[in-house]
Amino acid sequence: MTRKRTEIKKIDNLSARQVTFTKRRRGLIKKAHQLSTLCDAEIALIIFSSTGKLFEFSSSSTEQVIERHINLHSEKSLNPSAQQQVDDIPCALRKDLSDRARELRHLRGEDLHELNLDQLNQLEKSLEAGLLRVSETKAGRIMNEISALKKKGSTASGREQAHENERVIYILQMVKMQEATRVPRNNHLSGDYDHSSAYSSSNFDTSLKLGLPFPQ
Amino acid sequence: MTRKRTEIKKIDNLSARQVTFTKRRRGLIKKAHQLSTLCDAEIALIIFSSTGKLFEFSSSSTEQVIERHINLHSEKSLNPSAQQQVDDIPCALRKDLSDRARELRHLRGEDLHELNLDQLNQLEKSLEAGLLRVSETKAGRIMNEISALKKKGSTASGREQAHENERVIYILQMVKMQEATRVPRNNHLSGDYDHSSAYSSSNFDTSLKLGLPFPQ
DNA sequence: AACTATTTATAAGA
DNA sequence: TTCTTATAAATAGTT
Repeated sequence: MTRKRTEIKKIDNLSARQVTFTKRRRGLIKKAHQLSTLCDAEIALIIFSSTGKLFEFSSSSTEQVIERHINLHSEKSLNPSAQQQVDDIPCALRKDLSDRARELRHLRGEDLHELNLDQLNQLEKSLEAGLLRVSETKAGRIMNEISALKKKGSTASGREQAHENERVIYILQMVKMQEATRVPRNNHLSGDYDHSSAYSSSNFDTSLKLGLPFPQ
Repeated sequence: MTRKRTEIKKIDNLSARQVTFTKRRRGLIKKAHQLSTLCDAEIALIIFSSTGKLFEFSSSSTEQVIERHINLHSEKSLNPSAQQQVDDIPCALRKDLSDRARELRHLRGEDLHELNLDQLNQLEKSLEAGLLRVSETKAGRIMNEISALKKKGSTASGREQAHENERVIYILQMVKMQEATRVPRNNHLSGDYDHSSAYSSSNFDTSLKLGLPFPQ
């Protein structure tokens, strides 16, 4: 922030980055200390350099602040019976629990104000990846059901066929739901799942392929 | 740090302390963000005001950084030790923990074979709802940034404008990311979020509306 | 919540 | 690295 206005993005040059890291780390810790003193705040600041080295500042003790932080979060959204027992739980486990609760809330789109823009982007990507896998699995499941029905349908007869028909109706509903829901997703996913397009619902006409008596 | 040199000791006057807390807290979080970005550091900053209110910043997630910190310090590495202790944990809580873990796995698209078709459908809906909220929040955030810039941009001049320009570039990058990611979603969601389409990225040309010197 | 006079932080250069 | 210095950024006191 001097000689030239600094753009806030990763510094490419390694040594420049190290120098800046040292200077700003000191500045940040100084500021944290000042804030805690001036305003009687309890602060923990944990910094891992890109090389993995730890720097920290805390007004009291980092562990104490962490504990307080964890307690605050974990008391949200436990089921009632678990709530009573929460004091007996080891710290580590309690943290585990609150971690998961928080992640779940974010994945449901709750408490998004806790996240900055970058984190929102990450979350969005994660959701899209999950959604793609689920859609894909669903499609695959439906395909399997259809294959099974097709095979069975040709051998089954009489009373059995009636049961099968109901099953078929169910599957058809699912297929319909799948078609209604599905959105084009042809991009930005790491190769692993690219074959999903093979299931693209528009590519198969269920009733025809099944050769069923009621093409609805 | 202005008008008069500030002595670093607790501010006696309550309202002055609160004002300073707000100002410096913002400054501190900003600096923490800058350091994490510029130097690719992983940072968690936890602040409890004297009234007990929590403020935090983290480059990734506070929990993640805390976990890393704990692992480094004590051998209380979470999952290993949590694993050992798991037998001592009351049944209800253990169930809570595993339920959440399972739900998380499913939301990530893992272990979907455990689910039947109905459950897959539910999961898919849940993911889509979450995704929509996230996208919406992201869009809203970006819109706010743009409004702020627009407002500021119209009054700012000369040197100030130069600062704004870089901020604008950041926002434009986000908008671009948003556009790249966004997929048409015009259906099947319970009214609450239908206004999201108002943010539809194709509907606004940022550079034009901002009236900036460089419509890049 | 805005403004501005200063102090503080710091990027670049030595 | 450390020191220096020009300038950007933060902010205390004020309105």
